Amino acid sequence: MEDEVDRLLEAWRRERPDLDVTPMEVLSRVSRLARHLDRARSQAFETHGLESWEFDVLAALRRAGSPYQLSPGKLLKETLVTSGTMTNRVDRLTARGLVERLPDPGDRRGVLVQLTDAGRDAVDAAMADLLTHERQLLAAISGRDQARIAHLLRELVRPFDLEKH
Amino acid sequence: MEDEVDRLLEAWRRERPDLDVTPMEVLSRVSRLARHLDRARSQAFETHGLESWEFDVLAALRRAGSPYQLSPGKLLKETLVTSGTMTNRVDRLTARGLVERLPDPGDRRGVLVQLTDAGRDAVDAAMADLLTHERQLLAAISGRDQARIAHLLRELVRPFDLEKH
DNA sequence: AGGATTTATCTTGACGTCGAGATACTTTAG
DNA sequence: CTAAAGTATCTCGACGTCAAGATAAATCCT
Repeated sequence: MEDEVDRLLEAWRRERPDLDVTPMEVLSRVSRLARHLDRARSQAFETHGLESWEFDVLAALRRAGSPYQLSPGKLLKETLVTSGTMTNRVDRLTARGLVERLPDPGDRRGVLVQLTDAGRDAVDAAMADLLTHERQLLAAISGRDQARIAHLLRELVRPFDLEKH
Repeated sequence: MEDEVDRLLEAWRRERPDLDVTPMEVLSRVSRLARHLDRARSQAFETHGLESWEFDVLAALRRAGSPYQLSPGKLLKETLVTSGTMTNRVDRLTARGLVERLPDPGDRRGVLVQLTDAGRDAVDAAMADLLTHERQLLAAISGRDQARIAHLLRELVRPFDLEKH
């Protein structure tokens, strides 16, 4: 059965028969699937009144474990955004009562961002919902194939993980 | 060998042992790989003085085949952006001399965006370079595995392709 | 200890995108 | 033939991000 990428590549092969476009069989599908996943994620979070970027921050704090505190610096490493963006995000999450800023007791330059009870409840509910939706998306392929694809994707991602010391 | 996603999931399993996070073994890696690919793409295009969004528009026109014309409406369906964004993109590409706007002979509401010779040269060179880089990224897995992963990704993307009429 | 460097966070301005609305033209229905 | 509905594109204001720079505090080195 055909998909959009098959049509895309058919057009390229017609227009540029000199090029070997097979790499796009994999990588265009990765990009497109990721775009669709973003939309699906946004929808799943809408139910819980969360934006994707809000979930990203709250989830990083939730994963850190009790007492759910991280510095803005750690948060921006986890979420791959810049410092200006993180300041802005923490501002807005604070305004919504989902996190609070505490002075870092050990470093007066520093700040700790901590999940509030409301923040923890929100991220826990959203996470459960997200996984339910993701499970449905993956139902298109068998559990064995899911394990295979996970393994191959790990190989493809590894070089990038290594880059950042 | 471990990757960032393994560490991520380990944290979630510690904090939320009640949740089955295996869907993220696949889908988190898809999202992360897509993010890395975006960066790699930007770098590949930098050599040719193109931004990613510029390539997206030029490539859609190039794929359409001679005379390399598409309406803004078709372009925004191809590139998945909104109409305001496409107007802005075409404005800037016109200013750079990579495309030009022509009146649609068959519909006086309409406009046709056409690749200039410079635009065609730019997109052809960038495309060749992009594929070279992508081939290197995929060298981490065998050709047989590339075909396998392409097939599985097609299965995962299909439901989304069907959505839009 | 004292000065230089590094680290942590915040501030600011530019940029690209979105989405709602405006405008102009075309198609359909009566 | 005209009015209403539909379609194609552009305009504009709000938003989130980035990147460079500013500020403040900690650490390193002699």
